[in-house]
Amino acid sequence: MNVKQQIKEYKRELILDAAAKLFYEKGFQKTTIDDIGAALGVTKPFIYTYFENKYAILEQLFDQSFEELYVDVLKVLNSKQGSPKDRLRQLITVYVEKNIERQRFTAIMLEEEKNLSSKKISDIRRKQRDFDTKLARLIEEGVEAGQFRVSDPMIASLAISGMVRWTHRWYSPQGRLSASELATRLSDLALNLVGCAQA
Amino acid sequence: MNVKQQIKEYKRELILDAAAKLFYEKGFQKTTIDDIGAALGVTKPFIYTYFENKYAILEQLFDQSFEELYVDVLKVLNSKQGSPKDRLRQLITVYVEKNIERQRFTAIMLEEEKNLSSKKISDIRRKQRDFDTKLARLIEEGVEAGQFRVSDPMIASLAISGMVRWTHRWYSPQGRLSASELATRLSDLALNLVGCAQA
DNA sequence: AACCAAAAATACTATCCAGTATATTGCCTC
DNA sequence: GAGGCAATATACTGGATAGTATTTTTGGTT
Repeated sequence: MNVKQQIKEYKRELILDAAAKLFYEKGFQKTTIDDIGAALGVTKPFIYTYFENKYAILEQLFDQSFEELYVDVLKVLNSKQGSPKDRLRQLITVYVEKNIERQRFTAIMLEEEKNLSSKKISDIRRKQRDFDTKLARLIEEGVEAGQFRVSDPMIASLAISGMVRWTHRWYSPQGRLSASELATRLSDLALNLVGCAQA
Repeated sequence: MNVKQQIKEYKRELILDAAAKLFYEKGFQKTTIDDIGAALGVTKPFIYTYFENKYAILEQLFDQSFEELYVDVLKVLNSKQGSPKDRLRQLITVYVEKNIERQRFTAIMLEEEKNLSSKKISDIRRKQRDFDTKLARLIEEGVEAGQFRVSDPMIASLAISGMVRWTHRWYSPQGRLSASELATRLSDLALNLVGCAQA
């Protein structure tokens, strides 16, 4: 990629970041393209040279955010190294840390989904289901290995996701726990949840 | 309350229900007052005789939904009858069932909060924190009674709320579990989560 | 059945904003 | 430093919609 392209790409990123900040604060519908421009000290047509329309900004935000939220988590899930217990603990740790690090984006993903095209919505929901199923499969492996004790792995998987993704509603960096401390506590709770005896 | 007032009240309810349906399907900002009117076979000024403006509809929806979601749950939480274990199981059961029964409303509460006035937002968030704290207190009692084994009751409380409230994203009445079956499974998981040895 | 008040409809206004056509700036090349 | 092109701004348009002023309908009362 040459310099010109890189600069273009960088400007796109700046637009996305400014948009994410505003969508998080005011919501997608209440944010105008002029708002995004103003935040960047730039005018509307500037933005329209990088994105076809307002929805394209949100779409790209979803794509990137989903990718970034799950890419490392899925690596853990797809690796076959370590016991189910170790893998679950590591997965939750990464999952929690990503959720917190990208709090603004995970919040947008949960609050603005309705503004996507129905094609995109079903796309996202399918990917989410894939993840839920894979996590359920890991839990099942733990049950088969005698490490976990759960009657319904899919429900346990969904319960764990809820526990982790709910953090965006209440976690504050100014609170008493750092992201990694919280990750440890939620990992412990998740292991409890799947009936895993701990030290 | 005389008949006239009751009829007025009933019409208000019909408006709220129609609005909730549309807000759930299309989102608050994308729903027009004309849409709500059309859904009821009525015109805009009809709605404006019952609500001062569009935001007043959403506000009332939040007030009612919050109340209905938590009223029975808080009864369990405030009663001092039964062991922590029994009370937690009962609480989760009611909490899950309410979440599912009022799925549309709980979804709106999570997705449209930004459209409320900041006064209303802090009001809601305060009430939510009250609930979280009370649930944490119940868990603490369980720890003191030797029934639960949890190092951080507040985090456990938040984890449980996340697990329960996430249901609105994936539960379907057409799925394999009824609301009460799901309530049982999530109660079991919640008891695991707080380290409660089960039969 | 005629009157009147309340309920609801029709018809309108004013504003906001996504998206675009046109103009201007500024940078890169020779 | 002139010419030309790419990047960005100014200025505008059209459509949507919240909210309202005015008119019509309805239904209860005598």
